[in-house]
Amino acid sequence: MQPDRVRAPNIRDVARLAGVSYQTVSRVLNESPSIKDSTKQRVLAVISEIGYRPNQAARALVTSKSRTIGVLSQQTANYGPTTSITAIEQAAKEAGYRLSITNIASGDYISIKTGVDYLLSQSIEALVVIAPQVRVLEVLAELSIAVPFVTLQTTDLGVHSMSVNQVAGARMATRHLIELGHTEIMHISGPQDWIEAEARMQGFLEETTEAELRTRAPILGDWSAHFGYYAGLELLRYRDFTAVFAGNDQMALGFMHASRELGFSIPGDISVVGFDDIPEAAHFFPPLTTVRQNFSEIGRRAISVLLAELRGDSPAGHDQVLPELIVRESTAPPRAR
Amino acid sequence: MQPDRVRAPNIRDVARLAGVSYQTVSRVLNESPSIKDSTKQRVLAVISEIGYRPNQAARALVTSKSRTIGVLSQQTANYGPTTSITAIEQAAKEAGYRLSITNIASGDYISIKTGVDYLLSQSIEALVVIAPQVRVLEVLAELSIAVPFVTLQTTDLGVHSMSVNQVAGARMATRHLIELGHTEIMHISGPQDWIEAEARMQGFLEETTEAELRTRAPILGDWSAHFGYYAGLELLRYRDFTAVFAGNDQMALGFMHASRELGFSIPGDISVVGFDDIPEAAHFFPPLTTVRQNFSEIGRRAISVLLAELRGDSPAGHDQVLPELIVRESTAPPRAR
DNA sequence: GTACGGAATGTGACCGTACACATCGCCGAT
DNA sequence: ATCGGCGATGTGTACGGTCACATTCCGTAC
Repeated sequence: MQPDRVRAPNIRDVARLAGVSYQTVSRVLNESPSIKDSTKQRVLAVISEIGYRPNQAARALVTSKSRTIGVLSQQTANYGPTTSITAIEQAAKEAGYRLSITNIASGDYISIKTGVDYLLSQSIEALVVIAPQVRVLEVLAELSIAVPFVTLQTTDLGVHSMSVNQVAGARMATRHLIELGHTEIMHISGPQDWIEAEARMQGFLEETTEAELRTRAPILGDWSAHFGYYAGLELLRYRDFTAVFAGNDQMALGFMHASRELGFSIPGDISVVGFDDIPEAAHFFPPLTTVRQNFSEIGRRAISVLLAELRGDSPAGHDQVLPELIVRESTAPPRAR
Repeated sequence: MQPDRVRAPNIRDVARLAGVSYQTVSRVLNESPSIKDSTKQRVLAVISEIGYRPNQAARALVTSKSRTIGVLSQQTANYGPTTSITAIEQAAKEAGYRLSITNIASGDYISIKTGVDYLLSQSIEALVVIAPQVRVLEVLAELSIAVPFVTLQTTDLGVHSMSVNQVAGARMATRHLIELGHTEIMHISGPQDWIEAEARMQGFLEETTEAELRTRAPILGDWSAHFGYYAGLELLRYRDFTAVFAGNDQMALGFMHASRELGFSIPGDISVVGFDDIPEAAHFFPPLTTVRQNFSEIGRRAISVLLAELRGDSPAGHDQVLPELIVRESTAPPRAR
């Protein structure tokens, strides 16, 4: 009954078969310079022959390095976070790190704390927080985490953060509408406790204030196309505005849907600007003017900051990527009345 | 210079502070029944006081259980895989497992093998393959993996697989068009080496053949809205069809964009059906008739199969979820000529 | 008063690797 | 001929847990 549960080959098995000591095998694995080439080849031959794989757990135990970067995210299913995560994974893998991703459903204290605890218990070496929610940052500050971490999609904080300058993006979008001649601009915002939503709203307000336009209270949505649709149906009953700046492309899409249904043309009656530039936005009806964010770039930079810190260099705090206004056909000057 | 690199507390530190042996602490951690309640409370108090976390690497080493499920995926940024992964993560976490996700960029042999090797070297206990590509399955079969695994979005194979019945979905979509009276139906397929694309194409061909319609060669796209758009521009130069069945919602969107640009109305001139029912599809112009797949359900079932297998039960092979046809406004009977 | 048994707790070994520190063999300089 | 020095390789130990087994404690039955 011995050969029942076959143990995976370990480093000593390799050593025995190659006729060397286990330490020599270890040196081959870690690419130590002082190994005779013939020995190295022999060891490598045995390794591939018996299909030996170093046990990561044992390695992690002795080095106390897990070579894992934790990712705490929320709303992972969205285009932005997903794109960033993909880039992060790529960059991490290239540097020999793997990712441990945990996705929190809601932004309440317990969820966040549980998520962070969970990641920390996997002895992650660094942490990336795709923290759209304000509260996540508070919890993070409170937990006083021992590993280097970087937050994405954050405007500022006393730690490393990496983001698209949302305020600037929102200002671009708003200014574009103002320059077209719009004076009554509605803003459909994301949920109030989302940092991005707040920043975009701030950019909108700054720009409208600077242009001395009447300040209108933005309405608070949930990022979904459905919300945009229902908000549109509601708002268009009064239609005391000629342009809409939506907090993201999905809400813009929903809004445009509602407009069509009520017989308003875009951009004839109402101009619409979105945010994100999801790949579909160019094919909406009409193609959507929006603000492009380079989510991949954000992800890559986050990892490069973390890697630098793990190596010992500790570069500057906040880094921002500038978004870009993409003008398409959903915006035009207001119709002369 | 000792207190420089502070070691994380270990199980013996806890034991010392609680005045018990390390084994007692271990029992508390593993919820062994034979622990006096007062002792247990004392140990737990120390644990939370000094912020002790069990070292997963050490635990994994001795139990040779990593409590990790590997996920091999491709094109992670898409709506479908992402949704499934989110559900998988949730289900796995509830069962005390974590995920190790690796994303392969392309479907060539090397990429796949590297990806699998990478996961296997992390001593995963099970593997979920979100394997849209045909070749992935071949590689998988060849590697003769030692851990239980399940493939998603696969039509069949001699192993566990879990999928939406793509063929049935494609037939539903096609039948819907036929029942409306269309006889000239174009299919814009996904890339040929994608299992899903193949299955949808097969469903399309089966249904058209059964209805004794003229067989038209589908055109092969890349799933993107951009492709749908350019394909539309090209196809509409001839316009020898009255309906289009697109392999996914994005391509349908792009196609509709091209139609509008060329002055064709949908569904007046051409009916369009998509596949997936992404959340935005209901707000396209016009709202898109499509086939809804329950990606979350697929993910959950995959995990439940794997967990059953890890427990020792080994249930049946292939499990399928039926998709659902969602009729919206992009389809109508062909215009009488 | 002693023997017995189960509940509660302690002890030793081991998992697979990396690191620090020997050890070995060989060549060239003295 | 001896020795230093260096390249190549081997030996002991630690990492932080779990498991099998041993031990202690205490109440109860005879």
